[in-house]
Amino acid sequence: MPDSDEAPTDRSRTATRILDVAERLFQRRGYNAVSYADLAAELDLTTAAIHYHFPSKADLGQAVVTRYRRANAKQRAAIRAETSALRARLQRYVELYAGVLADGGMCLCGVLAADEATLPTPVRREVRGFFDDQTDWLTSILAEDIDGGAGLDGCASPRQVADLLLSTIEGAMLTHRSPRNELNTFRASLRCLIDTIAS
Amino acid sequence: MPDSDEAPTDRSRTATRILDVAERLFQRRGYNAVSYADLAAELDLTTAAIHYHFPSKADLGQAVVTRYRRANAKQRAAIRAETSALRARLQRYVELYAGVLADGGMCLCGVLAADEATLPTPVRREVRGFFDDQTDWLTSILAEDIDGGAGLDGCASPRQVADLLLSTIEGAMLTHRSPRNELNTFRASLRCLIDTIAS
DNA sequence: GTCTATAGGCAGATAGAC
DNA sequence: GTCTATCTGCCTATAGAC
Repeated sequence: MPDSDEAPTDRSRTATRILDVAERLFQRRGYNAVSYADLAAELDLTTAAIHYHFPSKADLGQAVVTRYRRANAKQRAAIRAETSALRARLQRYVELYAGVLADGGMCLCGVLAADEATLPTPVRREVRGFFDDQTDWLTSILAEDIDGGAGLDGCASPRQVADLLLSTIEGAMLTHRSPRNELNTFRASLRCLIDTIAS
Repeated sequence: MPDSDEAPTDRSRTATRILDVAERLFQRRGYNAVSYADLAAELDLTTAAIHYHFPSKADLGQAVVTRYRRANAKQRAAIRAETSALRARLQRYVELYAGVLADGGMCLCGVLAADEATLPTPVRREVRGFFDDQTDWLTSILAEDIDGGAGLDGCASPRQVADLLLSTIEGAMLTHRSPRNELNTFRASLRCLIDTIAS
């Protein structure tokens, strides 16, 4: 399944700018604490202009997450293409998230998952889809490896190790955000786990 | 430091009921998606009555988290008193969170951490304090054990293992909530980790 | 302690001019 | 495509009667 041209989504310059700012704010404040007025202020537009591009907040939310999911898929494909050792792949994968954290953000789908109960249905579906993407990909990466997850006694399957990895990454981002710079603690936790999985 | 009577906080019957409902709703919707009107409806009160007990939402939020933190401290103390093996302690600790998840909720401080940027300062401080409580306690539990964390090659210190555990628990709750019942996946991820830490 | 009533602000959203 | 103007509804919070 080619990930590229399934849905063209050729966006206008303004629509793209809106998505950029919305993504950034969602990552920092969650879904409910971001308003059209916030976006308008940062973009030097009026709220009506944003409503023209994204009629409802649900439309905007869905567009942001869908684009995020697609960009993430490309990054994962690049990792798979450019590395072959499990350890190297996992390290580069973790750096995807470390980059977001270094920027003062949190995984978009991680924050949105916390707001799950209040999310419009299409947005919630995309968030769930993102998590499924991650566990599927990690599972196949682990299964490709000859002695995948050999270091974790209690885990029977690659999928269980994948679940564990994703949970730890999301949780480490959640608990290690900004005030003091805890980026190093985030990296240390994940290094610890990866060293055990791929030693 | 006795955890009991530092601050009396003898609450009226109504104040306690308000805290109960607020805690429950915060755990399901996050801080910003819970309103005085929501609470009033569930409690069969008016919003004015809630404002009498907790003048501002920041007051309410802080009271909820402070109480949560205190209850959690008691539970941890009980675990320490009633078990001695590292493995048994960690298992009971994880079950604290599994109980919340089984109830359809998420760790109160986990959800609130996602809203961190929009939290009133006193609430944010309590949330951070909760996480510090957990890593401090886990660190001491691990350090007490003779060969603590021996199964994790990459982790030099008990504190690093503690960070890893807390991250995994919070992340596993975040990514394994309700729609399908993923309580078993939550438990599997943590069992996997504990088996490696305390084998 | 709880109520009614209400203030003042901000939310998401729409109509219609340009 | 972007604007001004506006609607409706909900938010936190307060005043004052009971």
